[in-house]
Amino acid sequence: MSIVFQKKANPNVSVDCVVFGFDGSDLKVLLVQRDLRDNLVEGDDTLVLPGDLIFDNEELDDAAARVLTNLTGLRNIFLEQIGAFGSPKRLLKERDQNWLKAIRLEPNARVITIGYFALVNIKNYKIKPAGFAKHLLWHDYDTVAELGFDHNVILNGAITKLRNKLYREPVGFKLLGKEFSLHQLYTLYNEIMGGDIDRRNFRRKMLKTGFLKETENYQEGVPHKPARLYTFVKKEFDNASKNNFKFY
Amino acid sequence: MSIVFQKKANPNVSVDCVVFGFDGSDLKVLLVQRDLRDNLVEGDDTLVLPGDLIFDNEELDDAAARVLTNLTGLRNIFLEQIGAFGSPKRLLKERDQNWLKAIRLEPNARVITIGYFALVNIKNYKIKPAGFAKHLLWHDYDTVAELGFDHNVILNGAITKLRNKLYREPVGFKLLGKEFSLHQLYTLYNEIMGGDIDRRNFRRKMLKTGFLKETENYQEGVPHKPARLYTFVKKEFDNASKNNFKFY
DNA sequence: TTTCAAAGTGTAATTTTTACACTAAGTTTG
DNA sequence: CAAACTTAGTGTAAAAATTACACTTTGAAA
Repeated sequence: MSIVFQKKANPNVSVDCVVFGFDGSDLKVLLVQRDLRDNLVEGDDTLVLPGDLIFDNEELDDAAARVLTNLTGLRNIFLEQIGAFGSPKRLLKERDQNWLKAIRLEPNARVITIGYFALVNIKNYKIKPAGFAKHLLWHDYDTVAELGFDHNVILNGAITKLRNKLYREPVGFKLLGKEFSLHQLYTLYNEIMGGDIDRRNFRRKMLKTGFLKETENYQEGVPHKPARLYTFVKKEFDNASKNNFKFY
Repeated sequence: MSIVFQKKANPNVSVDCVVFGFDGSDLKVLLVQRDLRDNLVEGDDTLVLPGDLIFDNEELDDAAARVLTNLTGLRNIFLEQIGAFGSPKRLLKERDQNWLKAIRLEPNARVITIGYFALVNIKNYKIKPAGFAKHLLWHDYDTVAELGFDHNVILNGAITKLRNKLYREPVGFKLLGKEFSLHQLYTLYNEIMGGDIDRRNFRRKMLKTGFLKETENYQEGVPHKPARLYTFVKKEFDNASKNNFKFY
């Protein structure tokens, strides 16, 4: 091993959030135009994930939560780290370089970002927009095109993590309202898992878990037989998870 | 939302590696004394994970690989990111503060570290020690006590990741030699999964996967019936993984 | 040649998964 | 107001996977 002088890096660190929502039939992801996200940047309509540089003395998780609260006004959103994305090449696209200048980082500054993913109920979000939330858009996950920075990479990391998680834990409920029909839950699982799940078997399996408690309420305003609504009972899951339950 | 001036952080970034090994009966993890790891630091025998600050213009994965190559002389080691650990409180212990001074970072410098986990075959490691490898020790995973920095947290992240991964992919083979007995594989799974797996069922399940190819070789030097040795056939796994195979 | 230690082998009961089609209920339309 | 439409809701049988469980084989060592 030869000892070579190499400068140690002293990078900036940001967080970027992949916020998933579900509108009843499609999986959505929250995107923002870069010039609306970073208000020093003008005339750059590239779509990016919501994010920001972290503050001094701020926990990484808190930085992600701050970004989300500023966006949606919601607090206590489900939020989990995906990992660090720190390639020195991640800001080499011309538009990204312009962004670097605009936010007044040194020309060759290195920015390492920590990716997070969040699950929110679109309806809750609609009720309480806040801050620069008006600039946000729910984009169909399936049709997301090229994003700024390396945000497509982060998005891929997020969907993988979401699928793995959904397989093990009932996080899907976080994307739905407090009460939901089994059909909504089924559609959600099918959409996220990219799957082809049998409707009857899904219903039986979910009900057997005991996580679902039926309410006395039914769908309203639908032009057909209304479905019974259920709620998620966390306590039951906490017991069952010891039993190593596996979802689809 | 009020706009408040808050200084953006400009932290240093390091990588730390949780290197797992398996000696045939116990899961091991590679640790090093801090004063031997960071050669500017004197008289600090706190145990830490091997790690280093990243270089300018170096990929995060490459930084982790560099640390491992310097340690073991091995290249192309299986290595996967665990995530970022960036609490502002992670260096507050007195010994950690002394470390900050010793490596000449500013007193309140913030260091964010990216955790990695690696799986190596202990025997390969023994064959080719290199660099400062002589300072390393294989510590029993089960009996690791308090480490420096937040390295216990990183270690917990690593074992969780390893278990999840082992459940889905045949990474266990990376901890064994090229040829291994079913008993070795069994012991490994039992140890990592903290499990209580039925020996006969394990054998049947593993053989049925088709990932294992029997060789004409047998254990040598054991005072009992020698076991047949097997190798791992990656091609078979790549097919089977489409079939959503699940390990223990 | 006996003893010891781990290798190697099979089966039956239970549980889980899968595939698959009709009836019920409420709304809309003619 | 009856027919048509749409989604809700239900059961069963076959196949596959999982679990629990005990004895024989083989080679080395005593």
